[in-house]
Amino acid sequence: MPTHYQGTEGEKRALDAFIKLNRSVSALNGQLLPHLQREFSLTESQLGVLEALYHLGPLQQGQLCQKILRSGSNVTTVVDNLERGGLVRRERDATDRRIQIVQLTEHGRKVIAEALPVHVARITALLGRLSTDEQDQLGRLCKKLGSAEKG
Amino acid sequence: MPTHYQGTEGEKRALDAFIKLNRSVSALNGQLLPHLQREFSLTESQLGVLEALYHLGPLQQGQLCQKILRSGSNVTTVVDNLERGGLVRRERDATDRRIQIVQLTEHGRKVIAEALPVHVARITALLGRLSTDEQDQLGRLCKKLGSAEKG
DNA sequence: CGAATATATTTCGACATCGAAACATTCGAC
DNA sequence: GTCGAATGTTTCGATGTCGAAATATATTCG
Repeated sequence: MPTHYQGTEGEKRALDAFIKLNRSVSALNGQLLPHLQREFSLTESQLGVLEALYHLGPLQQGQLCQKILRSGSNVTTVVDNLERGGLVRRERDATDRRIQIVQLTEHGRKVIAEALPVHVARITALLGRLSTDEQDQLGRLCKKLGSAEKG
Repeated sequence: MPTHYQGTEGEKRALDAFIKLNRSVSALNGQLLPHLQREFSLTESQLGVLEALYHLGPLQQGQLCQKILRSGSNVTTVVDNLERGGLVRRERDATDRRIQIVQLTEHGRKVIAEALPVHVARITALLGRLSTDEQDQLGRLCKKLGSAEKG
């Protein structure tokens, strides 16, 4: 997978790492998400929302935005779809009626409780291509890289 | 950014690396793609297509699928949009009329020739948070991780 | 040749995603 | 208390993304 880009050494090195980083994520998701869809009819975003609610309890939509790192309009859409499927419920905050509080339904709780261990086991299996040291190393590098100070 | 997941040590380690990997890609793209959109009116996929055509010359849509790692129906959509914007042109292969050959227009060539160096410079700047050794290390780990043998 | 099969692309329906604009509600200043 | 700014959410329009089904063309084999 050559880079094709004629640039400085520094650019070639950075671009090479960047491409491999992106491809690794694509490859992992390509092996995870179809399972999630077929077995639990869940998308990645839906899993993210359910997981946040499962571990943190009812949340405002704005809080969900921060948790899953998506825009407000996107959270509206994802929660719409989850609500239609009966996995979550929306409720207006009594004291501040601008706020929508989202919480799991019983069905939603059952689904995420069942899906999560399976999903995590699959992730663990895929990450098993790296040694434990390498996994730690990768986490460290990604964390350093992702700490956005604005560019 | 705690993991919240109660699992084995191996699961916690894998999940932690996985989450940081995903977030780093989100963070980088979050700093790259808005620029690309504002300055050149290009999406990530459009850039991928234009770059492939720029470096490899005219390609069949099926070949584009492999280059940008997306489904056939997606490539149809992305090429539709590029064609509508006058950046690429489609042409039926003369000997096998099932095949669509996609190539840059003069305008498309100008746009990608201008956008690519700017984009690469930005990537290089962002990757500069890591030393050159760390960039190589990251590339190596991601490559190993992404080498999908089917899961 | 002609039918079955294979290959390349498009269409369709669903979901994700963003930013901008609209809307609803609350808060702050006067 | 009311009006304007701030905050939380939704709507809208555009693009991306997938898989399944449809379509178009080519190939193979009897």
